[in-house]
Amino acid sequence: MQKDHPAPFALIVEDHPLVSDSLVACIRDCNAELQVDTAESLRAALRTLAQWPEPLLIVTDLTLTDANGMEAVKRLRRAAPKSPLLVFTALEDPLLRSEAKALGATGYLIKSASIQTLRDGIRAAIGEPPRREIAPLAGSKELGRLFTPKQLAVLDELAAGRSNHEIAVRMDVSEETVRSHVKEILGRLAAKNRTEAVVRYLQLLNQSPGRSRH
Amino acid sequence: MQKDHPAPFALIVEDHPLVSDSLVACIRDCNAELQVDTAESLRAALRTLAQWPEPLLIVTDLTLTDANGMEAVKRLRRAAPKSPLLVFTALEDPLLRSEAKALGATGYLIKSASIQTLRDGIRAAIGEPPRREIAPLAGSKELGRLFTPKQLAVLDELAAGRSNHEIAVRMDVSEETVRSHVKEILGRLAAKNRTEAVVRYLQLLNQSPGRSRH
DNA sequence: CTCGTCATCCCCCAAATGGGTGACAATGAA
DNA sequence: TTCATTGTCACCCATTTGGGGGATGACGAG
Repeated sequence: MQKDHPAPFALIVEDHPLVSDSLVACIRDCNAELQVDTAESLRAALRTLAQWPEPLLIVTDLTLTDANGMEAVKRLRRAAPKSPLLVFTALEDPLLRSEAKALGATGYLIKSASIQTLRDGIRAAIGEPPRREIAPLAGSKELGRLFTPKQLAVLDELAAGRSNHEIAVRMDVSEETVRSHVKEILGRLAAKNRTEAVVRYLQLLNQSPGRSRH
Repeated sequence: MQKDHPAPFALIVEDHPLVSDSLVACIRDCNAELQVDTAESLRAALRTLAQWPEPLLIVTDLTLTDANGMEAVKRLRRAAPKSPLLVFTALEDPLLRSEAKALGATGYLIKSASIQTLRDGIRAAIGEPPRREIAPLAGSKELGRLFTPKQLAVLDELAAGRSNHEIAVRMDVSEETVRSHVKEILGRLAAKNRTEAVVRYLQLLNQSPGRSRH
């Protein structure tokens, strides 16, 4: 896995291979040019950083075999001060979130969030405009023109049958925000309720393949 | 309530989409014929099992939004006593392992294990089962067995995005009747609201033989 | 700089929805 | 004849949703 040269790369610190694999795929989806390195422990990660100190992105779990909680954030921040650092954890505690932010984390992603949301978070961290996701949408300029990126994210959540509150938690915004996105979506689709909106959305999706949904 | 399930399938109970997706892939690698259903909560899983009580494999996390620890194992065991039940968790505690085994879990897989190990565990759990013939299951034929005629009518109305009141007028019954049909439909589709029900219904409709429900 | 869009959040309030429980008649199978 | 299913309705109650206002800051195109 050790590559020869300091090509643009991302580093994943995560001791669950299954999760790690998915993250690799997720990051590749966001930027195909990024090489992705994985470390199964903080120690391994620090060793990698000693050699190539400036990845374009670091994603770390909070519960590692050799580091618990913010320990990993602190050490990684020190080892790679300039790299965007994403915390990726199952723990939804807002306190942890703010603590991580205070320690210099670029973002705080929740494992139970939708893959769409994760991708948004990753893109935001590496400075890839979220709009970029319209590119893979090549088939459907329609959707890209009809909706803003956030609205598309909300649409995906709606299509999963989630309530406003669930969506709010997953996207890490207030329920009010979700409500206003939904209102706007209903208007743009000329639907009088979310079910109708989802049906229309799915029809649009099927007219133009290229979007995957969980 | 006892209906025969549409096809050999596996059920994943896991609230992290990323992990869930990986497990789906993992199980597919082990047996391509298995359809894989996912549930994001114990509650959703139980509803699925109420409908299709005998999956060929169940894989469950231990930390779910609506069930912690062995709770999920107990309930799933009771709901599907005959299905192999794998616990898939980040917690390596040997005590938990033996407790799970005592409660009837077939295996205990650790998230930090290699993907190869996970596959082995899954393969062991489903053994090499006497390959049952795979019912091709035309989606619409299945629907006829899953729902009563009235329920199918209501489903079509739901898929049009109509409210209970509108449906009541169109079907010339009271709104209360529509409500009870909808309740029954939600139960049978393991959906927690009409939008989710419609999405599943549309999936069943578009289901071509051999396609997956995931 | 100004204007528009976007995303975020707030309020109020009426309607719709979902869950639980229960009832009653018709039908058909055991 | 029993029993299960289906379809029909009812009531209660909590939560969700949708529609109507509005406010703020950020950001980009003119």
